[in-house]
Amino acid sequence: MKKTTLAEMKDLYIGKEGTPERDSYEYELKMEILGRMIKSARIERKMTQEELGKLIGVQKSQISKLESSANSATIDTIMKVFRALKAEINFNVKIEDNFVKLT
Amino acid sequence: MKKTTLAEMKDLYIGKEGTPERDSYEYELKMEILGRMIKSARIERKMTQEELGKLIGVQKSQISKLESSANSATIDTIMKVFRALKAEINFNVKIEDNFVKLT
DNA sequence: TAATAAGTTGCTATATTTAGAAACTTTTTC
DNA sequence: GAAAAAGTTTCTAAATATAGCAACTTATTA
Repeated sequence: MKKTTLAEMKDLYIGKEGTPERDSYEYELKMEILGRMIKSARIERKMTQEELGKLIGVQKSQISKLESSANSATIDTIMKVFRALKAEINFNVKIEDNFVKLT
Repeated sequence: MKKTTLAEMKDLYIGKEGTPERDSYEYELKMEILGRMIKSARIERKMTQEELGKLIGVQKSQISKLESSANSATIDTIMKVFRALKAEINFNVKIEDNFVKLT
């Protein structure tokens, strides 16, 4: 039985099909990572910044600024972009060891 | 073998201990839900809006506005709040059936 | 390597968020 | 039910994000 690091485990499972739970690979909420995610999703869609911008109704320079996290975007903007990319963006919150449940 | 709906399954597992994967309960990124999460986390910490505000350096009215999603907050603000609550906030992005990987 | 496409940066203006203060409403506690 | 605490709302000002445009740099490709 071969031992694997957590990093190796992640590499193995990210991108693979499976249960929704297994597919949940999480990133800390940060503008820098969000920007990289936008870029990754756009490239996966084989779009240019200009094409993505056109979908949302902004110029390519706006997309560039979002991807390079020139500033802290609003939730609305982030939602708009991922919707245009037909990508789902989800989040979750943990407090201590437990989840924060909606009430 | 008893049949359960997806909703019942979620009710069963949310908040329970287990693997990181099972613990990942996701919400669509929306200001409305983020506001409710802030409130839930604050209440779990047994804080008032004023106390949370003091931690961040804003007045209670700001916290009220965030919790009621009066407007679309910036990523920076969301991060600040959850950090003050000592809560983790993570996100993930899916495109088609696959994850968007950072490159 | 020249031409074109794609992406970035600086500037400006506008829109929106952040924030405080105070009045107000709702909830809690005595 | 009165008093106190907690939360909401409205108004205002300041900070920041959004956005376009044009010039610039970096890739791509012919």
